[in-house]
Amino acid sequence: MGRSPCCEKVGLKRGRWTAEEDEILIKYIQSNGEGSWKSLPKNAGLLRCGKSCRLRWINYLRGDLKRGNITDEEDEMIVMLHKAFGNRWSMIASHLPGRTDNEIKNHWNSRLSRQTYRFFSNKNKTKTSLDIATLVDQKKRRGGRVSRNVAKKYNQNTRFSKNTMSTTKRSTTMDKQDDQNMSDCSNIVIKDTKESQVHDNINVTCEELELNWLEFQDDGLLDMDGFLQGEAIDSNVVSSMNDDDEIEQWLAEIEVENIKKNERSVDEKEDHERLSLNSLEVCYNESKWDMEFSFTGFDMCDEEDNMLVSLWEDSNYP
DNA sequence: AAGCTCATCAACCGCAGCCGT
DNA sequence: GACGGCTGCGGTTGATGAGCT
Repeated sequence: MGRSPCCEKVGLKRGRWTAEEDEILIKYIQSNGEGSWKSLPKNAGLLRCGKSCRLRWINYLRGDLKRGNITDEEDEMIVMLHKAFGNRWSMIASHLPGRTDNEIKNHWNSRLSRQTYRFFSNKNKTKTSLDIATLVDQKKRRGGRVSRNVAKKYNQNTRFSKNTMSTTKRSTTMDKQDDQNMSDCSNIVIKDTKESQVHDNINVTCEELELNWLEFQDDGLLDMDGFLQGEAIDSNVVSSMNDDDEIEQWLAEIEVENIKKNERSVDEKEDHERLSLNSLEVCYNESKWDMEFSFTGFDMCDEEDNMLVSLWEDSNYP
């Protein structure tokens, strides 16, 4: 027995609301107040389902809504609140008077999240500087941009595989077409790890990691803001991260630090506990980029809103 | 000018939580 | 505690228009 529909859909109108419908809804709510959404359409004489009425009212017709573009201040607020709350859009919206969760969600998906899609290129180790300021306002830019659909498509290729941890290796069986697709894409993608699994394997070895394919989870995203708010990134400097030997050494150090920081051995952990990389710090000291991971806590697999930032080589961008 | 791609926004869908019975 | 209805939330889809080739 399937779930019963929220409303009787037969005969109900769908799609865009007309001005007449808006007027009817406004008048009804002004007279009778919000609530009782299920019975509202019938009482008001609207051929809409209750949920549709509620959404229309909350997202569009409510009198206290702020119109117009989201300001820079609101942008900053959203970014900060997203750090704190993740994708809890209603929570974020509650801190932004006149803005709805839907509006903020759309804004985030279409603009703010994209700031981290495009990042830096390093495969060719060419001396190209990337002005981060240009990442902020790309509204007019068309070419070379990664749409959500494209990003989603590529993300499907980058799910966690079982028996790896968050610094899992990229599938070596990925076919060349996928490789090509990915290299045509931006070199950073944010992906939701909700369906992903993070596993117990603390003993990640450098052999298990395909170099230049690194994934950072959750807090990594926060620290990316440091990049975004900073000055231009010289990809020639960043390219030092792609030195295989250096990265191997770097990862080996991570592993050692990881073991040090976690007093208990893997064997002592309960089944439900998971090890996860959840912090990435990036510092720039005069002439060198330093990156530091930390593993804090366990049970990360229970987190619903983990975000993962993936870097890969991009020979075409910028 | 036509066709294509993509960004944006509005709306829909399914699920989970709350609450009353 | 079980059940069902209602509501709210977050993810996703679809329509539309603008920009690009």
